[in-house]
Amino acid sequence: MGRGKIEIKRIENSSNRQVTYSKRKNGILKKAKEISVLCDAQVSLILFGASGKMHEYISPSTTLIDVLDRYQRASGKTLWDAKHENLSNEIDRIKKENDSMQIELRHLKGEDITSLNYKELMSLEDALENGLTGVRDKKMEVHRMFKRNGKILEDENKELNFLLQQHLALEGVGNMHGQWI
Amino acid sequence: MGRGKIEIKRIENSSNRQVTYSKRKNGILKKAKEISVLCDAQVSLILFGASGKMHEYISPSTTLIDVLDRYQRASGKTLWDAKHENLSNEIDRIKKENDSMQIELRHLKGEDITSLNYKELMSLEDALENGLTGVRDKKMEVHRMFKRNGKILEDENKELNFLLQQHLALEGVGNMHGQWI
DNA sequence: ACCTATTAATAAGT
DNA sequence: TACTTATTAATAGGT
Repeated sequence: MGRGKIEIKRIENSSNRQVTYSKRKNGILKKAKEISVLCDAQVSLILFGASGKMHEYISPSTTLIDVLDRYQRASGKTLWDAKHENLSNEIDRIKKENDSMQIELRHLKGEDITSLNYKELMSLEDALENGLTGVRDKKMEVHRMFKRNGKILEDENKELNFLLQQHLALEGVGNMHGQWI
Repeated sequence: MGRGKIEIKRIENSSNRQVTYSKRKNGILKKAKEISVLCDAQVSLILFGASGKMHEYISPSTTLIDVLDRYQRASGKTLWDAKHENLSNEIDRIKKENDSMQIELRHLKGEDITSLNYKELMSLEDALENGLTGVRDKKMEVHRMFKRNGKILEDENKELNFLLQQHLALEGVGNMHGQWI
């Protein structure tokens, strides 16, 4: 229904897609209102465009929560519990990750290593030596940088002092009271 | 769009209402599919007719839960109860803990230390030295234990050999063919 | 369910 | 983004 027929497939041109979204969004929201009014239907419509902007229509005299409750009863799917389970699973997963990092950290600090065997102790030692090498290299680098910066500041200082002395000597000619301002 | 124009108000004749619901339900579901395909939109449409029958459309490659999550973030309304919020908060908390451990681990391995200042590098070095000391002590301890165990085994071995020789000597009296069984 | 005159939606252009 | 309009799509009312 337009100047030409279009295929129902993703519109590649993004600005056309945006324009079409905007028009059809209005259209479908209108349809949602109409069916809910004409036919006494309970409707929930939520739209997210590619740009991320949200639009919604919920029939008057109801709420999204009511619709979702009814949805759960009608479909047998559980939204809240499923959500709950997902979160719990994620917590479990992250906690495990946490625990293993905790252990690794303690080992690197030389704690709780009684249970380790000789081979594990050796690789731990290697890791610590590598870390130590890296840190010491970095420390030296920082130290060298400090020294170099210090040297530069020192040189600047000398230069400034020299210029100041020159200046003072020249000013001194015109001011015998020892006051400079 | 039909043989006559209609007002958008509740259709009083219930069988007409039912027929119109059925037709428009198909129409709006089609529109929902179309906008999601044409415009890459994330769509959730749930319909309950006056008869109570449910129909739904959720964009492919998403779930109602995803849509509702996004809805909550976009609208600021909270659909899940406090329990879920608690779980979410816990996840955030643990993730933060995770991140800081991750960073500490990387530092101890000598990684990502460019941003550290001299003081931090020093304390990192101390931590690594402590860890290394602990690990080396433990390694030595394990090594000593191995040696001691080895000594014990060696002694046991000598003892057993001695007993075996004795035994052989005695058995040898009754068996001149050099076969022991 | 199907038919089809009629209205509504909208694609492309401005 | 808003307006225009030719064209397609949806559908109201009838069978």
